[in-house]
Amino acid sequence: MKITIKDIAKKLGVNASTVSRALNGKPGVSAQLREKIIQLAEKMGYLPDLTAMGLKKGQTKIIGVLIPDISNPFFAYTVRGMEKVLRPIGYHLLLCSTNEDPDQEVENLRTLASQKVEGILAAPVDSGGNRTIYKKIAESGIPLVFFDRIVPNVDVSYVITDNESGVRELVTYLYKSGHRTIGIMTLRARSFTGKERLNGVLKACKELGITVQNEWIIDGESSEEGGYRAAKRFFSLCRKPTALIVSNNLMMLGVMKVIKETGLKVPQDISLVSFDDSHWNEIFEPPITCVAQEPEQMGLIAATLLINNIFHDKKTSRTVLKAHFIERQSVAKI
Amino acid sequence: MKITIKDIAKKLGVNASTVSRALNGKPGVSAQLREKIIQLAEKMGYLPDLTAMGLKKGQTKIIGVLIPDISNPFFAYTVRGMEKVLRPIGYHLLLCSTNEDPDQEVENLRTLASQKVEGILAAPVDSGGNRTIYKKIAESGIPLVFFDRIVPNVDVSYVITDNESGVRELVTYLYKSGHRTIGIMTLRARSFTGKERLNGVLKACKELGITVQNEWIIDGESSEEGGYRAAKRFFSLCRKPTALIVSNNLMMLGVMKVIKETGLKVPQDISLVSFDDSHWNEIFEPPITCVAQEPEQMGLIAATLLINNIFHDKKTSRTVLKAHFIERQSVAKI
DNA sequence: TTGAAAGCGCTAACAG
DNA sequence: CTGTTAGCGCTTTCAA
Repeated sequence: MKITIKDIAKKLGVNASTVSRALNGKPGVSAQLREKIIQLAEKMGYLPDLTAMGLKKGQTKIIGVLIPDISNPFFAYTVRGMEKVLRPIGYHLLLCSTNEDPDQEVENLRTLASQKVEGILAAPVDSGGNRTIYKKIAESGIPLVFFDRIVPNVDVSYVITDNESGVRELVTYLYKSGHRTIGIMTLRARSFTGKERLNGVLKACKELGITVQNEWIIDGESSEEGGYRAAKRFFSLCRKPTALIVSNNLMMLGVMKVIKETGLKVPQDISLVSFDDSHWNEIFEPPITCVAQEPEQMGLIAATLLINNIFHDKKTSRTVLKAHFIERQSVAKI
Repeated sequence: MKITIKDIAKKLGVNASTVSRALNGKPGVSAQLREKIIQLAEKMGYLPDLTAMGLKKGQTKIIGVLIPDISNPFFAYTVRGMEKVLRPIGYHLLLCSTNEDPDQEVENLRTLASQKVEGILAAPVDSGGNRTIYKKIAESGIPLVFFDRIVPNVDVSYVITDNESGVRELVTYLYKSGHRTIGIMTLRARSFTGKERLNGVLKACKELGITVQNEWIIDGESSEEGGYRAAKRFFSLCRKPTALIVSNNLMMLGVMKVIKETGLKVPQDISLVSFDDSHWNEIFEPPITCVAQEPEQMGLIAATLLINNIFHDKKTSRTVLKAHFIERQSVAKI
């Protein structure tokens, strides 16, 4: 049994519009009547119907957030950053996870648009085929901001990490530690961040004269399981590099498991560094040297960008965050 | 500029209701006209307005999910389980995180109800004061299912883990390993799971004649930071038990950090077990013995329960999952 | 200060 | 097979 504005109007012998005004703090209701209305609404357990309000006013106070993987702590912290700016100004977050699946991405995006969200924060699935849907969203006038990843040629605001300079720090550090052969575990081949990180490593290695054999470039499929499988293959190679760069936190977890299983010693048997920090980087023995992103900061900025888009100009703005280097003990000095 | 059903009706010189029928696959439209309508809708980039549909039909195909902490992997996996049953039947998830804050909980619940979600899956904030709001929700006719935690005296379906038998396994294992003094790091004092786990430990210890001094019961505040602080205090105690039970995964992380910092050896200096498994339990040296819950399973069941509530009877059903014991190497045989 | 009426976009019952 | 009409719950003119 839902209570509507009419029910409470009838009970008080007034008109629905009066109730509406009273409840919304609009002028034009006597103080005492307003008080009575508010009291009764409270007592009857009235809850406004946002679908009706959304329909009438065309706004819902809801921001859609599209994340690829809810179980990756990175995105959890991003969301936390978003909440920090959005919640205080009365917005709610509608989280959708795509599980890196383009179909789910499209479906979620459609739902969000259909839901009349007032804006969308998206970390697009790294597959390439989603340009059209994002273009459509952008054209339909729904403010859109990308975070962590972008879709090339879609002209919206975004905030990402400087992947190339991040991996460059990693490579340089390995170089200075005496490493001249490096392997890299990559994200899924089509992934935006994956390409950036791989190319960054390759470029830096070339400049420094570091050898990266083809068989040392292994696909960890962005996931723990993929990282596990790739690490298995990698460690059974007969000619191995002295160091391995792992392109994200989840895959590092897979690598760690293989290392524990096989009894390998880090950094004696292999030096390890990763893109992304994580709890397990700190906990592992030895703790893992890495470049860390700042997910909460990223979420904060993304939300701010979106708010700007909603309230002010529609100019697109691009923010590139620096990853910062954290030295721990997973790299051998040669 | 949004496209409505009318726009496309006008363009084709037909009536809006015809367009509606065509788009929804309802009978009563000639095949060719339907085809034409669908084509045009596609071409014009028509997106149905769910707020309008929701208003008209009174249903939104949205399930609200309330989780206390999005950065806890436990809940991430729960959500994954929910998605597995809900997505295939056309439901979308509206995730809200309460951050263990009762105010945010109330606010989120109101929004969900106002949004006309068709059901709510909630892991209530462990504070006690939320009974009224949940009662209101339940009475308002919105199907509601609790998972992981419950609110006492609110009569709705739920799925939780058998905390008491879980900790009993832990205590028994410690006992068999020769431990006669045990400490416990508890969740926040008011928390449902926290109480259950603490009481379970105390009860089992009493039965077995294990000593638990008051100063060995330390509050880890459910979080990593809290666990860190509590562990600091604990390890500086002059009389310590031989084993410590940590009541959840996040606090264990804090404990691990203290152990790394202080150079303590597990299990030589202290034996460690935890409620909840986690990635870091496996990665730590030595790997941590624990009882593991099955979050994905829990999410699956919760969603199924909710679906039953929505479509069939309104009978409440209670499911209690067993935690399963995982032996690793963090406990010394004395 | 309050009421009456129109309408947001859509669907469903009823006509034709 | 297609059109007309009414109405979901709310806000917002316009009148009174």
